[in-house]
Amino acid sequence: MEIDIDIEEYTAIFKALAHPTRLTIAYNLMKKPECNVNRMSECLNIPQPTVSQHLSILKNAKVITGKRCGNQICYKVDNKKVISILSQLAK
Amino acid sequence: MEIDIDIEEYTAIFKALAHPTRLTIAYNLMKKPECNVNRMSECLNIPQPTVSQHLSILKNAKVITGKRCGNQICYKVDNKKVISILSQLAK
DNA sequence: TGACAATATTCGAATATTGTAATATTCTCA
DNA sequence: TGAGAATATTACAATATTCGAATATTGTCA
Repeated sequence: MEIDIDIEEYTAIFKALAHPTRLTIAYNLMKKPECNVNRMSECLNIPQPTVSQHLSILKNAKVITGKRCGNQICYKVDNKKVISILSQLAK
Repeated sequence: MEIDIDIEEYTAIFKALAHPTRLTIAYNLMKKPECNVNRMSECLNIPQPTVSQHLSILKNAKVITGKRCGNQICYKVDNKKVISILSQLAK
């Protein structure tokens, strides 16, 4: 019964995605990359610090990355494995 | 920014899979269905009651189902969405 | 029926996660 | 430089999860 995937790696990914707010953020970022924090906060109607905390969890799990674009920080899903998982969901 | 997937449904799935033991069980069951509890307990070297608890969580999340086969209960992954997610992992 | 094998449930302590509020940091640009 | 916008961090109470131990339940078959 050999296992051919990295269980710890995927456990971390699933854990990061196992929250409605974070899954929504990640899924939306996959479909439409480059979104800043305030915009997410407004769209989701969730306080900005709470959004930042969830983004931090997603970043630590290597699900997303952020880069500064002038005034703000633009996030996107930057993980092939995550993209292939999220892409499955709408099928 | 319309969302076209059922966030709650997938959150429940990811939450169920977001544990090393449960992910291992689900992944193995997908690759080789029909495994009973004691066998899992032995293969994983995890106490039987603990395995049962994890199976219960996977069942509640509709990830697996179990049916009695004579003396024992055989579990398998019985959820198309979960199968399509788990199938991605080895790619 | 009764013994045994297989599986499930309950409980409690330890740990982790969550949301909110308050505050801090970082960057831009006038 | 300094004000303001954007983002991040901290602290804490409430809630949820985890594991192990003890025990209970369920089904089979002699």
